[in-house]
Amino acid sequence: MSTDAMRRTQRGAGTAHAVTIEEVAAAAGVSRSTVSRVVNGSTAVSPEALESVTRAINELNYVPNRAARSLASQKTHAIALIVPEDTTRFFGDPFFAAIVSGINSRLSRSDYVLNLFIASDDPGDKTTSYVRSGAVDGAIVVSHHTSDTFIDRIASVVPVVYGGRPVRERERDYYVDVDNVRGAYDATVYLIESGRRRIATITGPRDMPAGVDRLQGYRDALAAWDLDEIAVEDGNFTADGGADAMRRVLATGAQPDAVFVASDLMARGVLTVLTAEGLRVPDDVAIIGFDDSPVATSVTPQLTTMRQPSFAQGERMATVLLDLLAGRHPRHVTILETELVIRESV
Amino acid sequence: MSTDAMRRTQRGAGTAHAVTIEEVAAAAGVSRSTVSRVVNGSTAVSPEALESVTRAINELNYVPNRAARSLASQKTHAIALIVPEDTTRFFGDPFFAAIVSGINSRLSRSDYVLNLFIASDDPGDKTTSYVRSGAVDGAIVVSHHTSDTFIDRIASVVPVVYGGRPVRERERDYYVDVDNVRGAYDATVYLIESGRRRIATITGPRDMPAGVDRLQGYRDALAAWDLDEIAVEDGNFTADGGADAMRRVLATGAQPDAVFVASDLMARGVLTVLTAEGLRVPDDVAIIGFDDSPVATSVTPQLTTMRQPSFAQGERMATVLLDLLAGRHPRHVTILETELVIRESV
DNA sequence: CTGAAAGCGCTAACAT
DNA sequence: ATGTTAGCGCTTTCAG
Repeated sequence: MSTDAMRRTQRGAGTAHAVTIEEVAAAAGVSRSTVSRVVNGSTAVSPEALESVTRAINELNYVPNRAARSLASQKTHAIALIVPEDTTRFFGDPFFAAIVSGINSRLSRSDYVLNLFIASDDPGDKTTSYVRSGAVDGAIVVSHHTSDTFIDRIASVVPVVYGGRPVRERERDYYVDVDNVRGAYDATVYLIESGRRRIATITGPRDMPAGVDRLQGYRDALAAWDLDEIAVEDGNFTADGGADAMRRVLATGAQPDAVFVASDLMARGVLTVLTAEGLRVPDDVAIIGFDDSPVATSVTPQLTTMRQPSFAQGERMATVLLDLLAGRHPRHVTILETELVIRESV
Repeated sequence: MSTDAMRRTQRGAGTAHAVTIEEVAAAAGVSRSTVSRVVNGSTAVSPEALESVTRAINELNYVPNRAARSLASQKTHAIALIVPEDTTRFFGDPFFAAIVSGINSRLSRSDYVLNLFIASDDPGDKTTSYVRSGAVDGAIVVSHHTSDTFIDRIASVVPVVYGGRPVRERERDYYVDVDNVRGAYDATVYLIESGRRRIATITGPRDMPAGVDRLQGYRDALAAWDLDEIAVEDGNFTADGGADAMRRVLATGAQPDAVFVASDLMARGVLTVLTAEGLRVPDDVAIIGFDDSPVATSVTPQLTTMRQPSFAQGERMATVLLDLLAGRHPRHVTILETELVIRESV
């Protein structure tokens, strides 16, 4: 280690003067340009230069300044994950955990970093101005509601990839979705084939495509078998909302023998209510969920559910965005398949 | 809206040329400096200038470029939250949700943004170089383990506030902790006063101060009452870990009549095991948890637990860091009190 | 293969 | 109160 580097190391917290490219250049006996080439992996550098620059970088502990770099190059190597929900919702639903893991997994093989915005706790609309200030190269938006108009102002500035069909789908939109209609259809059919005829559903919010599409699948299945809708209630994609919705269903006197619940989290709430009412699952009422998130196996009886590949969806969204940023031309729409997971609740 | 602004609005996604301070200055008929003053809220601007600049900004939809701004000012107005855990752990424990909410709550009243790093899924050590590249003005570190040495390299570059006593505490460290020793002591005493004498404990990881301190409190209480340690097992602060630990306790033949579990999440696992073994809670074995997180009320019986103010801890950490960044001199150490919450498990 | 030079968009003295 | 002037640290032509 050079004396320079040693002196630097000895300084106190937060005081360290950051090493600049200029100092590295001086130490290596080359110009700024050459250092820059090395840092950015250009091939047009002689082995000797590469060697001395690399050594200087290590000795001085050089890390390029991000602000300077993105000002000059007009790229930030950062992408935003925008979740228009509040913190409670975000942390309460394992779906988001899987999405974030998937995105991280893809990003860790790139030189991009992820900036997370839980945007509903955001009074001043910091998220929008952050993105519009050029702080990220692109954005991923999940859990998009009809009312989330700020997304449009983001999409006019950087490329956006949506998780799930956007609320107002346009030709040029990029998104990665699960085949919700099909999944809900199959789930409902499974209930029917198990002999149930009085099938209710607890839906997600109707201002979200996932809520709408899963309801559609349920309806298609009932129609195909010529069955009536016993009850349809919105459970808001939360456990408590699911419980409330189930209470409403019961209050109507509908007496379902099965319920298709559009998320596992809501199904947990449903289960609680049913059990409290003395109804046995699946004997009296069968339940099928949607997600196959960890909650599916954390309840008793364990949930039969329609698995959606959320981790893969996260990975795929990241891949599409990275392709876009690299100037490639990914497909606009990717639809992932769901899969029935049979456990104990049907 | 000016024709300029209209033209801009009509451009396609990701194509929009960003408005610069120069264009705003031209439109407002003033110099860059004046626009900068207005943007930064300087008082030294005439009412007329303020008015015309403000209008120009709105018309052109100007948002200052973050990279340029931080390059010039040497501040980023961003802080990092660094969590040396993996994604599963991060999303699985409601403690983090509360911490993040608290931080966000404080930050939303400032002009800082939060960058979250779930640092254990980070092979290339991007977190460290991100911070060292000058991307943030300061950092908050929670869930610090003995092995997390990369934190030192971060703390040498920006001010750091720790959530919980740092693993190797130094005079100059700033941190916000809960009185874990006291909380654990009181919890254990509550068990003793309820008539239990064979008290086991499920601990957090011993490489984390919270794990160590809560064990200490348990031991202090037993010592004060001259009671023996029936069993001490590490539950790793997870539900599954807690379950495994409880199985180990039972396997020793210890036959506890109570167990102090160092987190609610672990207590859930403990409860599952006890119930599966046909042991009644609290009749056969009493359980007291730690946290008072949402899981405490989501299990049956609901957990008696030692509440720790995690949201407040998050807020406080943010406040301390903001004070530091503003050049103020906050206290180095803040200790928050815990509170016994009596429910059904003791 | 390498260096010189011109910015990227903004802030912050310094003048006026 | 406002404008002028230097940079902030880096990338990127452009020459050579």
